Amino acid sequence: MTTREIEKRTDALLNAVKLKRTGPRRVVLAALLRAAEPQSAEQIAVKLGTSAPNKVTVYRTLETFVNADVVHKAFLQKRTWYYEPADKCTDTQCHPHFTCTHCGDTHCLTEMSIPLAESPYKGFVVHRQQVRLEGLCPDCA
Amino acid sequence: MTTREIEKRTDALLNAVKLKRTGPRRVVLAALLRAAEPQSAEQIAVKLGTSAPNKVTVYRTLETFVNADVVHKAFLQKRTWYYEPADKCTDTQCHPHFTCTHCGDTHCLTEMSIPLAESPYKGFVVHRQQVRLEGLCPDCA
DNA sequence: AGCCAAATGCAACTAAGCTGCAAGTAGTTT
DNA sequence: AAACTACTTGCAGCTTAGTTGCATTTGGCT
Repeated sequence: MTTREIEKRTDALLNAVKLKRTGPRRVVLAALLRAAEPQSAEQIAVKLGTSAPNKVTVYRTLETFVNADVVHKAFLQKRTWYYEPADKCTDTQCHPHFTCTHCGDTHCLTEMSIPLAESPYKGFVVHRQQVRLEGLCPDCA
Repeated sequence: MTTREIEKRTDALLNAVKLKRTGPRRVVLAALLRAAEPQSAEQIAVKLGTSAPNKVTVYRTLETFVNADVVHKAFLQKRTWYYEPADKCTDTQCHPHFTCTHCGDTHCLTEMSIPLAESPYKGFVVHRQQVRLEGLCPDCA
């Protein structure tokens, strides 16, 4: 996607969920759309450099996006959250994430789908399922 | 299990992995064996009350147990780790964990097994898989 | 242009866990 | 049994990721 396309998509998404199109929201959302993998608040701030909003604003912006369902919390790694655009997920599950035990990197396996598990437990109502895989990535294998 | 049985099992486990049988290790491991659900360092300390070791010792003890493969990190919730005895897991996966979106509690679904996924990606070698389910628990449904 | 609820920035705070180092102790050696 | 020593523990203080309170600014509306 070109910069221009990202900008259009950013504004369209913000409009769709009725959020004010402010500077911080545009740049944070654009950063997530540009990234191939889920990003942490810290990574987003670094990538934005001098045009990054205050870190508190980044945290609050991401939280707002999650509540509006434009962005998902993809996974928690080393006590920090990684976020990704919500369009990469279905209602009942996000694609699996793969973490390499050697280099520590995590990748999205968007092509992979795992059937929603049937719980053998009475009374538990399953709404969503999250799968994480661990092993060696192509670079480390 | 009776208190006496827990004590025997605790010492047997420490012996098996060649760790010194110290006071803190005995009480922390016993607390994990007694619990029905994974426990955080904080929860263990609270349960042990005045006989709890220093909190740094609890953290280091849990880390030691994980390295020795006596205990596993079951899941990360709200930025804190929950631990459980390793015997509840197989080589390639832990049982799924279920988190209730209403009350926030997490339960082990030890009766449930999910086949190890086959990755359609060339070059990724999958060693372990982790499944988390979200929904409503019997109390909240 | 003017209004105002919503958004932002700043400073200070919190929770969970980690580090460095001095003191204690389990298991071994003599 | 006493001594030894490498592994453990406790304490104080630090770090990281994220949160809260509050004063200031601004997007979208009139």
